[in-house]
Amino acid sequence: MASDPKARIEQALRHALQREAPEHADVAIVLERPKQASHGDFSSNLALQLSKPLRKNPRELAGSLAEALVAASPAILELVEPPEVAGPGFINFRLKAGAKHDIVRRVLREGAAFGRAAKPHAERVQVEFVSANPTGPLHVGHGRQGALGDAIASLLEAQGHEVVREFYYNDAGAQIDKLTLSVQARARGVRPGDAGWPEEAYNGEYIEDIARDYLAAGHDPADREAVRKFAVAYLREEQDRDLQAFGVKFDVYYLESSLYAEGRVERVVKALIASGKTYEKDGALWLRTTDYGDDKDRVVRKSDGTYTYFVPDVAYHLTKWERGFRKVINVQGTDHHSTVTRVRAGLQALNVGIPEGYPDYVLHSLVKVMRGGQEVKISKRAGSYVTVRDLIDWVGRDAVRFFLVSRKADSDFVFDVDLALQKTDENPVYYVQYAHARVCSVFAQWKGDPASLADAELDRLTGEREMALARRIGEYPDVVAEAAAELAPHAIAFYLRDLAAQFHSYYNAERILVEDEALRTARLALCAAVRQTLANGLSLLGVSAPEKM
RNA sequence: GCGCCCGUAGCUCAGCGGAUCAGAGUAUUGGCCUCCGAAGCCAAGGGUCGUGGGUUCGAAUCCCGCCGGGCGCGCCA
Repeated sequence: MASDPKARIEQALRHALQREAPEHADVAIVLERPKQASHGDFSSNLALQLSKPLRKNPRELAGSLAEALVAASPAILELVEPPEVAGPGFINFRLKAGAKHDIVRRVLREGAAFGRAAKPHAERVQVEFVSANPTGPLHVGHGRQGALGDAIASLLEAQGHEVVREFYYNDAGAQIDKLTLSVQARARGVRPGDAGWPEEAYNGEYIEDIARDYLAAGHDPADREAVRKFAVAYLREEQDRDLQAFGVKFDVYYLESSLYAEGRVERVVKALIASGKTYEKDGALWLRTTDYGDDKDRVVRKSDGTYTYFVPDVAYHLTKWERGFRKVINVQGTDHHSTVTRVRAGLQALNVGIPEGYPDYVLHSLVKVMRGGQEVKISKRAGSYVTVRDLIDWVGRDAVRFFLVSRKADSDFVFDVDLALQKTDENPVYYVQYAHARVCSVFAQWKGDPASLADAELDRLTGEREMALARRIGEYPDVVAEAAAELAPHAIAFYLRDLAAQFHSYYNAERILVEDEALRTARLALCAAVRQTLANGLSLLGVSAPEKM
């Protein structure tokens, strides 16, 4: 099996560097994919980086590096044309046509595995996302987390890691008490606004549904514990149904209540006290989180003897470490950003060897929903907010997932419901899916033997568009690797959009099912590679790749 | 007030130290179906990349100030 062209060029550059500037032989060599096709397939700015320390003209340096490269690794010329120096001192590499054809063959050979790295040093990684309180239906913010978290998990799996998707249930604490009181009041016939309606309450319609079902099951409204269990179970089921409709599956549901039941909260408090980083003040117990970068110390135990939320949170993250996850990613809204420093500080104070930056966070800005030119407020407490279920019903699961994941996490996000409702065709997901369906359609008419594609004479592919398509397909594994490293699945969405555009353009310009059999087979092989790459990318995003639309 | 994030075409957003990096979609305008799906293609117009400085051979991209917006600043979770 021929090794990766990129790796071979990098290696050749390294050898050239050892000849030309051995004292800088350890600098990072970065090969870029030029946007401009005329700049070749790979580009290195090595000469520009080294021109200052070496005090040499970057263009001249680039020239001598290019020469040294060919001299040190003559075999590289089987893979690429002689490197060219361009602009201020870039070294450009252009793959030979045969190398691009190899990409098509590789995709057909690897199939669904194309773009997936079989890493020998796989890590155990945990991705925690959604983690909604069981106090109401999932809202669009949870939808964004679901789409993001699931895609990030898939990306990491594609990089060879062993990934666990986890949902943390805050089923203990004040929010649940509030839910219980709300349902109880409703079950007793008290409505929002009536005398006797709790001051702090959930006013959503779903409270009424829960109360009604509770009574219908013959339960006693006075039994607060029974109400609590019923309401939590009810909402957990509803959330599970929504997640299933969204196509997101979790491996682990971790219950906050279990942290108390297993004594983990108590143990964390003791460990914090033992660390010597706590002190008593105003009847409360404080932790010196300022020693770990926090802007103020945090209360551990309130003066009434109960713990702040901070404690179970630290206890929970400690279990992640103890469960063997050395890389942990939490996907949350930016409204949680203050907890980042706090949780990390708490873990540091435990002094059990957890690194400073543990865990990683991907914070996304909240989703703003527009309807009728006005913002719909997203708030559990308001009771009227757009749910994940609403979005799925309106525009379909594929569109919601693709849309929510096609923006970088920290970018503000406006979901225009009216647009999604009226013009579903304009959603970019259809464009990508259509490209896939189009290829399938061509194959449906061809009726040939798919196995014959393996022997296609790919050197018949000489057109500019064909070379560009092959080049783009070849980028896919790098795009996946980078998206995984950056925890940025939106890069996949943009890549797929571009690949689909190139295919549509090709399809309109050239006929696939031509008379010339050899050419036809070669073009079909290229199309099959496009289809496979589209399917692989869509799969990472949790979006289907339909054969017909 | 302090902290974090954001400010790129009418709108929704990519690009976040390098060579056409001023982009995509959408919207607007004009072309393309006797031929593999027109949910498509081709083309045109549209932005001093919030603003003022600084670093650099080079800044949308890095640093500082300012303006505008979001989120967070509880012995709430």
